[in-house]
Amino acid sequence: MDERALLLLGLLMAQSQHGYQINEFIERNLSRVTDMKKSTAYATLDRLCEAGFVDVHSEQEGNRPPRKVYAITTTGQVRFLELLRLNLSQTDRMNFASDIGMMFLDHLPHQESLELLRERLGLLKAQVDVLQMAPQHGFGFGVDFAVEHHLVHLKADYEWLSSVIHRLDQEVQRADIAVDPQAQAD
Amino acid sequence: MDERALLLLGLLMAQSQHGYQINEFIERNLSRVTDMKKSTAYATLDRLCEAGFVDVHSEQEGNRPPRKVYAITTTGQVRFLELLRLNLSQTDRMNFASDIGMMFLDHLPHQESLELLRERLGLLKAQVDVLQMAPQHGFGFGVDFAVEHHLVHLKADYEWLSSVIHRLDQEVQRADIAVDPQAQAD
DNA sequence: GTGTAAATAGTCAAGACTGATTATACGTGG
DNA sequence: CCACGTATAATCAGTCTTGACTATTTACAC
Repeated sequence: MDERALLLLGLLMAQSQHGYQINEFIERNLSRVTDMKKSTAYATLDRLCEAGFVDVHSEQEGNRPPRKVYAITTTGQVRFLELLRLNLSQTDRMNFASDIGMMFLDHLPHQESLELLRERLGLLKAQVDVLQMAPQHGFGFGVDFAVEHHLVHLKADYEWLSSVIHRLDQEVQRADIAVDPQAQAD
Repeated sequence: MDERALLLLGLLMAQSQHGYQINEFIERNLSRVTDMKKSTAYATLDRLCEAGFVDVHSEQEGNRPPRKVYAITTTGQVRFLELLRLNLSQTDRMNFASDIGMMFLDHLPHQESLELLRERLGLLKAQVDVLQMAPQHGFGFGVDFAVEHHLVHLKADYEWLSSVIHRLDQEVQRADIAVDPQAQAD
């Protein structure tokens, strides 16, 4: 994917780094921004090398195993700006796995669907809370935008799911009343 | 991915179908819910067969090329419910490609960033409009939830991006004033 | 001095996904 | 009757992604 390359080139714009360093940074600081795994990073760096956007050279420090140090090339810097412009001007494709499940809601008893969705709502709430607590670290001001962005979507999702649950709940109650009109009298 | 399997099993729950039929349905009616491509569907169906969740048999109609008809098995139905429960109780992982770009905003002149983001805002608006016009077709009531879900996120994204642009704009103006204090006097 | 946990630095086979391509049948305008 | 577009029905090579695995070094308690 292009955004993988953009991310790696961007990190190398700041300074040349070895693989472990890059992956550490991603794991520690960018887990909210990307889900790229270590092996993917290495593979993508390899591709960027082949394409001439990045240079590699081995370095050895003391007795440590030798490390590959990656540095962005001039062509790489041009490519970086190209990818950045593309990224900024394009919208995200938004596909939610959960929509697939929603399509088949009717295959479960409404009561059970409701329980499952409430479980999901709880998870969502937990995620919102974690993000809201998270300090604005501000490695560069753009990361904070990313966190804010994430939070906006989490909250929107939370609100929407709440409303879905509410509507389903009402439907269940209407159905109960239809089946057992005595319940209405209570 | 699990949601690919869930989708295919779900479609087969309604009726046995041949590959083309399935892919047609997905392309025509579910483009907002999934981005799964034809080849992926065929590959996933193969895997489901190997796992015993789906049966295949060839059928020939007239002179047409023979088609493979896929039918869900009893084990498949169990699996479907399993995947459905999982899907409903889990939250979506939300990673936005555009967050990568946001991180590197500072690598472009603010004016240019703003232009690019405004372009994106326009695309987003167009998507919102299309979805809002879209008729509630109601192949099963869950698809409408999915469309609603999508719309909620698009709108949230639109609002957020507007606010980002607004804040960046103010920053640019402050910077201009700092550079050229005469502008303030106007 | 030694067991062991964590940090360092990656590789690789296997699986998932897609764009491009193949091949036949059908309808229909000229 | 025949050329050509569209519908039908997939396959496959190539790319992307990742989980599992390998190996060494350092730190620190015991």
